[in-house]
Amino acid sequence: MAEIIRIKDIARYVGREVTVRGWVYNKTGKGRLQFILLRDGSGQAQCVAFNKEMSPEAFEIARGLTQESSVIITGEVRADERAPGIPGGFEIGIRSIELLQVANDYPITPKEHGTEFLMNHRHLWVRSNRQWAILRIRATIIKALRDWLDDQGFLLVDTPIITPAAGEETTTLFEVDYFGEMAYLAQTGQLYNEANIMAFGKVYCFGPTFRAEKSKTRRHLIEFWMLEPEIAFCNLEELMDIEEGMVCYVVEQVLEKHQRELEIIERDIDKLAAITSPFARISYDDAVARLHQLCEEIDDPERKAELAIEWGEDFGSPQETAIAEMFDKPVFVYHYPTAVKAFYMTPVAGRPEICRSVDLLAPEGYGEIIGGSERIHELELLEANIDKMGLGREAYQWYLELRKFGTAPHAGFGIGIERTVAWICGLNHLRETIPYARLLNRKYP
RNA sequence: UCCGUAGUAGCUCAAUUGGCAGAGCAAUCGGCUGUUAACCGAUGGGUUCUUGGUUCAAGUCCAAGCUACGGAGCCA
Repeated sequence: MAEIIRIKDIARYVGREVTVRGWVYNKTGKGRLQFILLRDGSGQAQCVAFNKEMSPEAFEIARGLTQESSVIITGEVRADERAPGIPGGFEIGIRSIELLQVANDYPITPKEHGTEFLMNHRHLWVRSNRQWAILRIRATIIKALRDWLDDQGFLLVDTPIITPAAGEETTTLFEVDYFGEMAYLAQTGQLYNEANIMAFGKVYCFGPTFRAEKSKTRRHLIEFWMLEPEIAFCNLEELMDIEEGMVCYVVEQVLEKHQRELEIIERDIDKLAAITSPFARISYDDAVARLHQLCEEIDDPERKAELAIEWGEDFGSPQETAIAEMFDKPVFVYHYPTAVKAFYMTPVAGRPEICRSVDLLAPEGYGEIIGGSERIHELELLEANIDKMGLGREAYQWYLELRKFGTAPHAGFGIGIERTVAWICGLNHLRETIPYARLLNRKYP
């Protein structure tokens, strides 16, 4: 009985008989010679069926295979430059073949398809090379984020998904019937993180978040994954150091572990290799000034109108992209106007119209991937802000209590996983960064 | 929600001024000992998004609707 192997390890088995189990990714026939490209989840290997090396029955099975048919193949591994695959350069000379199922009319062919068709067949699309590569990189990004934080002394502390009240009350919430009472799906774990740092010092939560916002762009999902670190006794500058170190580590890990995947999705590696410390740090004031200057240099009136901004306004998508394009690495923009940010962000001493907030904008037009801030730790100020926003103190009772029992300055941020994946993979839409995207008009499959 | 574009074979698309519904790929059958989106030959395949209207005649023109895509707002 031959050893069952995974195709990613095929190089170690040259000259030996092995068994691989998987699905037919592609097949080309040359009469008495059949080339079957088999994928097993770990990689792809060309399996060659030659009628003189196997029984007539086995050869007929090989000849009748269709795309995505499932098989168990046994044969000898040999090195051959001509063999395609992942890793490629190795093939299996089929000795015997066990057919599990002939797949009929598999809808996704090796040719091009439209977005709607592919999204309707997402449960099959994930088998395709490109999606396989992206989702593997996604997994590494998540692991790298967590590894880095764990190594820096952060503790993973999970926060609830069903919550009694709004996190930020800025966007629309999904409502849940909680035994006759109204509850909501979480938009952020941040408020709970703020409680948890008082127990553990440095924490992060990682999970899905939900926004019932009717936004329909390449940068939005209804359900997306966010990783949110929170740190006690941390200021904005230290926060930026953490974000920068973390992002650099993630990019480094992807470059180290996924050369082949990046090749499959045709990502420009040089642009990723350039992502090293330090990142530029500019203030909102500075960013607005840069936009004003850019506007003056532009002749096209339409473009000019798109980029126009008054101090105090939040950046729209075009402005954000324009600022990011001024740099070839991610750029921090800090000290946003207090009015456009959340109620818990600390005002700047002496300039209460701006707050101790910072966004990290990814290069190449990918926009904001991280948003963070110093949190207000004074009870009176926080109460005043909650009243001003009309949020109602009752729902925030426990959150306010954190400012009564040993309050301390602290800061934190949230990194959007899908946006990070889109940037690192160079994708133009978030729908490919998550296995099953939830979009405004899509919850199937 | 607003603005723009599109909807024709399983998929990707074509169809001139309103005049017989087409191609490539996929599928099926046959051929081929080194294919890389193989190639060669043959075969089958249509509610032209829906409803209504104009016309001798509508894929094409008109009206309404549905769906998708792109962008904006909002945000990670």
